[in-house]
Amino acid sequence: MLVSRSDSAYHHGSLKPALEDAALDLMRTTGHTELSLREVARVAGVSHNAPYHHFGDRTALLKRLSERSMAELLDSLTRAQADLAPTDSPRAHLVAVGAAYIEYAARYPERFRIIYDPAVCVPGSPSAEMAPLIAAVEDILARVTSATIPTASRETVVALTTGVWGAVHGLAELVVAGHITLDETRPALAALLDPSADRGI
Amino acid sequence: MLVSRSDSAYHHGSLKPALEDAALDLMRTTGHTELSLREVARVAGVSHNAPYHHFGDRTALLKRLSERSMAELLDSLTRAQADLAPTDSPRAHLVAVGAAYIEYAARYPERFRIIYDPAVCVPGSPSAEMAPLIAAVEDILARVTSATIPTASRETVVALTTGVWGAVHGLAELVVAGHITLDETRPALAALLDPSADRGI
DNA sequence: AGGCAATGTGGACAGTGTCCAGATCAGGGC
DNA sequence: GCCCTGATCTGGACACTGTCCACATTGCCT
Repeated sequence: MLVSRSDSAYHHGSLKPALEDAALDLMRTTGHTELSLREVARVAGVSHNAPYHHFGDRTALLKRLSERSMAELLDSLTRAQADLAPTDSPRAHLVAVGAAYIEYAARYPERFRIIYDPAVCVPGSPSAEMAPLIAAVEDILARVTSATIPTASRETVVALTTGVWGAVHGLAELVVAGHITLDETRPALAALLDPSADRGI
Repeated sequence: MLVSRSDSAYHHGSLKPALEDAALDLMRTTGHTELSLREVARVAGVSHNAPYHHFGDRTALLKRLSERSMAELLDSLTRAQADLAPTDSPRAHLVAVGAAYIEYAARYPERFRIIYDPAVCVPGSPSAEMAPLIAAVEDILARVTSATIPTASRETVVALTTGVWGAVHGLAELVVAGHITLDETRPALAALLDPSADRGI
């Protein structure tokens, strides 16, 4: 059987996801940096060496958690976009996706932080599972950004897409780090993205 | 004597800064997360317990490194602003300060990362040395931002200041994480901050 | 039914942060 | 000048960690 737990306690049956879940749970209070493989095993009710048969390494577990988190973030963005009607303004789509990005970080700070930890995932050579997720997130941001500037040059679209990613990412990081609150990010994002705002020139 | 090393090897004379320097040096290759107190002591040529007489804790060392790094970042911003003539446009000042923020992160990724590690510095209750540094950075950003929108409302100034901080911070983080290059941040920042850019509306 | 690969166990080792007792030194009060 | 108090440094110890090893148990395929 593939999923169900065996009667004998010796073989867990589905240890790998159980370990991941235990790790995600522990991370909520410890952060991925202090996450201990042995404690994960303890929570999962298994010996301290069992994880090594599913993840060759502590870093391999962290990489997997990072991929799962990135998939969640991507899902949040796509659902935020899907929740809006096509008749809504392109700017509303952009703001909604950006807000979803920030809200995911605020809701799951440790998961958000592990996604972008250079010690876990090196974007220069991302894992086979991570690469398409990164590309998908960039794609969503590029789509909602370019829709707000239909007449702009290609260079401007690329530059603004990077800028939008940086803006929402930075606001998210500042919230996670505790420097600003989630409530402050809404007007900040609006002020940045709305060129019709009063900027004096 | 206050600074010079004693002849007797027993008392170092100025171990505290020596430990900090050794730690900063080690961090360049390991990152602050993997930084080992014992290795710091080894590099400083001292027993594994000597650091405890200058930093009560491993976290205390990291906090100190975080403060030193924040002071460096602040210095980079003020020098970037001072290098420009008062006759330069407010927008040039804003872009210069933002670029300096990102360039510091690109040059010293580990130092930049330790500044904003919530496990090291909790902005809710920052240390007595950290608090004024944070305030000073925010103040610089607020000044260069508000100068670009002299007729804007107070709320808009506050919102855009937060947005600018988020934008430069996010671009810096994306560079440090390896998702974008330093060269991509320039046009991204310009596209975000320049309302006269072609945005189609 | 038998054997093999997957999955689990306990033991061992080096490395780490931290506490403790004792050694060494510097400087101030007699 | 001398001693003594406090600051600084040392080595030893403990619990914990990641990782490797040999061995036990089990499910599955032939």
